[in-house]
Amino acid sequence: MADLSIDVVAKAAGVHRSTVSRAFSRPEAVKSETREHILRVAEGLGYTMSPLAQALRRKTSTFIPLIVPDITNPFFAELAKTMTQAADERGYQLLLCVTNGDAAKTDGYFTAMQAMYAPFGIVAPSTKVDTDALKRFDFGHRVVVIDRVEGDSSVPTVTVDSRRGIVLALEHLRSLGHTSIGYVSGISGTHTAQDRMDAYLELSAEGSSTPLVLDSGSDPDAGARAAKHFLEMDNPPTAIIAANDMVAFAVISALGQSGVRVPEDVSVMGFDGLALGARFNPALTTVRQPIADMGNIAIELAEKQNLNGSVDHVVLEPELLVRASTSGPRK
Amino acid sequence: MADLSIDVVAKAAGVHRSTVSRAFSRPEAVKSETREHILRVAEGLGYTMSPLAQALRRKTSTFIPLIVPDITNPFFAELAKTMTQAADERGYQLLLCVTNGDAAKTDGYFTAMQAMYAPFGIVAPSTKVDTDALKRFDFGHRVVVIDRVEGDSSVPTVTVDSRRGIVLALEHLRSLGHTSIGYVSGISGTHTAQDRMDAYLELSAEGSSTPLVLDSGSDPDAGARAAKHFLEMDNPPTAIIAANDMVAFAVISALGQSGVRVPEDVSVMGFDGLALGARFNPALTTVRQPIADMGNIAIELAEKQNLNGSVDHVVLEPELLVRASTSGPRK
DNA sequence: TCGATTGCTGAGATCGGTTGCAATAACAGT
DNA sequence: ACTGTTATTGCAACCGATCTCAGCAATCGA
Repeated sequence: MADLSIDVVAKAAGVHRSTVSRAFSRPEAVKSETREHILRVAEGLGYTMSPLAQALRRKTSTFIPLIVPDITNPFFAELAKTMTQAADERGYQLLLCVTNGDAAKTDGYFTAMQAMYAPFGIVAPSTKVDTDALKRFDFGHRVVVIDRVEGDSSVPTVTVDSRRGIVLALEHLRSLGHTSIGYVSGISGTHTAQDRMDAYLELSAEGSSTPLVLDSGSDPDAGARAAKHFLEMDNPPTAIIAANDMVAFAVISALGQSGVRVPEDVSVMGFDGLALGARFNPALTTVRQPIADMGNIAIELAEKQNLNGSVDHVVLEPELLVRASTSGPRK
Repeated sequence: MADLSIDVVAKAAGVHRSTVSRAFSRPEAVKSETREHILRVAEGLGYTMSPLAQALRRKTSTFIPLIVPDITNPFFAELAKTMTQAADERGYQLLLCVTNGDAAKTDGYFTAMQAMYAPFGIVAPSTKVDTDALKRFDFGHRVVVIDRVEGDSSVPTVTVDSRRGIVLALEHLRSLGHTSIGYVSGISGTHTAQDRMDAYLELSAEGSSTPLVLDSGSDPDAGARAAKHFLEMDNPPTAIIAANDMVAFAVISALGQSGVRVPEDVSVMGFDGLALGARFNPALTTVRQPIADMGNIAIELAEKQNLNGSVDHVVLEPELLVRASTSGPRK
């Protein structure tokens, strides 16, 4: 049971270790009876190849790092979940790396990923991706980013159409009769967040209602501040769009603390479509991002790029998810 | 920039590769000037040692797997977060492995961890830990479990005193004037969950109130079912203890959907102390588990065991966290 | 001054695989 | 029967470190 090396198997099967190696990694290169015999012997011994040794020699591994800023944020958690699945369906092993927003740590993961011969990596940023940081590593082009990347289309990306999402949210609220719709940005820093905000500003103006940003901070307290701001207004909006579900939760919670009811007193929408939203009080109306698809596509893009060098930028469609946190405005 | 091996550095520094190796791994074994020179050269070249090669040769690595059933569950997410921190403070690299409750996958991670020469691993189970499964691997004793392990004290564990937690919850509710207190088990399967339930049953009876289990399922819908059950009762309890925060969320959400207010109509408590609870509506009163401590201690235990073979079982104290979801019973 | 320590560095085997190349076997065509 | 392929397998170098053993110089005690 201890110390199963390829040589042990080779001896047991009466062949050379290179044959054993081939039996596993290049099955067509070894006579089928031999191969089956070897596999049987290996099986009997409970042998598995050392991914370490393999990676070392091949100079490529199946470890693929997923770099996220904060696993505590359900968006990234859900992403991680679906990507783990997607990864090992394709024979990869996902290495979840959390940076806690520490750029230095991101760098560390990059070098680690290089050292581990990762074929590529996936980055879900919390801050605008620094192109130079990516370039600094010679695998710079083997990273897929789940966000836009400013002024550089050489790295593949997969994103959700932020503007479209905001359109959906606005349409929903307007169809409910809302004309005064506020926005709270909450987490900022990514291009995606920026895009949502910009879309809100622009579309809001087009819709002839004046944009009203309740808070544009990027810390966990943004929701509370937005609520405070809301309460102090003479003429508060009848609906609020939050930049993401977590912020929406915080807003609703803070509002509730002051006796403001959702959706009776004010409608609140999120953006993300977290599973958690269905279990919030009230269940959150939101714009759903196809998180599972994002994971799958990210891996596909990476593979494709590895294969033929193509760099794609996939933009996914968001979807409206109406639950209980929105209703017609109070008369 | 490409292909930095130890030999390259050695040549550049004009020494043998074994000296370079020592300069990094056993600094005291090389003359300080030589060492500094080597380090400087390495630095200049941007060289880092290959963790793969190191692990292969040393037969021990710094990869430490944290095996969790579901990263989407904030409890595990928070655990993962603090453990990542704890891990790399000590020079380890945490490998987050999610099983999605698939036992086969757990086995897979075990063999992987063996193959990667992980010095030890941490398991946060979703089901009662199968001692045999642990034993099947010869590193069975180098796993720390974040749950009790039935009938086998040979594997180190770190847990929170479930009974004490339930006592805190019960005391809190009783001091508020509640006499009829229900329980919803929600996620079951772990010994910890079992312990909480048992404690509730026992202590509830002692307190002369009849135990009232609203639901004992283990799926995500337990909360909804419990709420339904609650609504159908002629004489519903005035307070509910949920086995964990997530279930509490679900209960409150489902209750809210039917117009039942928390805490006005019924008080609800959780168990976990998730950060999320503070942003729930209403902010959740709960029994806090010292998640960060659990992470740190788990690693400490593992290291200690690796060192001197000691097997410890640490039981941590939970703490009452009063927020807004509990109040006196409705008259 | 000389043998014995001690300190530092180099050689080379080794960890567990992979892979280009050579060798042998098997098979086909003539 | 003989030569040219083609299918299989063995050989041995190599991936990037670690580590034991040896060699050599400097230091020490007598």
